[in-house]
Amino acid sequence: MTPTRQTTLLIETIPSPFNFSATVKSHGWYLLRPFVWDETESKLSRLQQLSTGTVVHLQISADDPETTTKLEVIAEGEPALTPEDQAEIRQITRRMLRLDEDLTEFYHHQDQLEGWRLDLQPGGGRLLRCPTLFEDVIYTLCTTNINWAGTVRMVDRIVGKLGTPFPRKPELIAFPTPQAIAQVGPAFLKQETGLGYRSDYVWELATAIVEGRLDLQAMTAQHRSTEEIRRDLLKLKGIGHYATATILMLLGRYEYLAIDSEMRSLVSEKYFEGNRPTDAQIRAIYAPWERWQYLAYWFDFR
DNA sequence: GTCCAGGTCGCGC
DNA sequence: GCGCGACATGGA
Repeated sequence: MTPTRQTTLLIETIPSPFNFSATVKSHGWYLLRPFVWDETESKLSRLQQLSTGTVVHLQISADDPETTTKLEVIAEGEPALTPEDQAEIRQITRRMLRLDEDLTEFYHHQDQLEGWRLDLQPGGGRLLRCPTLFEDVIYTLCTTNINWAGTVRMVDRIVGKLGTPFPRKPELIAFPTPQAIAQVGPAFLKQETGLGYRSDYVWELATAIVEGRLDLQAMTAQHRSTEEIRRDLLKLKGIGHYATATILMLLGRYEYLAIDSEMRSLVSEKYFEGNRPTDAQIRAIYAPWERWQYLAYWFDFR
């Protein structure tokens, strides 16, 4: 058996200011498997299968969890990591923490709006993402028509039943590939993961990717307009208006609100004296934020 | 047992 | 476009 090899990568090109801890805990994703957050050590870890199939355990930490100027990624895997593996790990880390997203216009927008106080720490506003959009979309599907405990349970089982284990520590499991999900079929998903009627949607998504009918990267490419991407997302089974807006947020496009029961409840209490607002009334509240509406809502209640 | 959860689909209008 | 019932699952 080959020994595991450990590689340490330093990431020094990061936004300023940057808040590692606030970014990780910005929304619920860090509580979903295979993410693990160590609060006392301020360390984010995750088993990850790279595009070559190599499985690595990643541990990300900061020089300072709140006033972060430097990140360290300890990557453990076998066989030893190639330069390409290391480049992919850097890319994954940058995607998860949105290190290449420019929020200066959002911060400026806040300064120019009267009467708004968002709960935004210096370096805040970056919402954690998965290493790949595929995982983000599956997570999102697992938040529809279910409470948070149900989301945690479904993701836990998807990973536990279908993910790729770490050879030396099989209790660590990476998020499954589209192939792994497509292979087992919707009946297995329904029986073993508790996805319920979502099983068909998750299986269809994975199968379309495996068969080359769906290319999430191409579909959401930078040069495409938000409107084009939105129309394509809405065509996916199981992805409606809420999920589309959530996925657009994950892509760094904040002009649509993900209106769900949680938002209705929060907005109702804060702006409508407990009365249920219409969707149009909710949109009107955040309309002044233009292309930053999702972030404005999110940090209106944190 | 009933209701509902950080919704969406397919139908009929 | 809008309103409506159905849809799996598990917890309150």
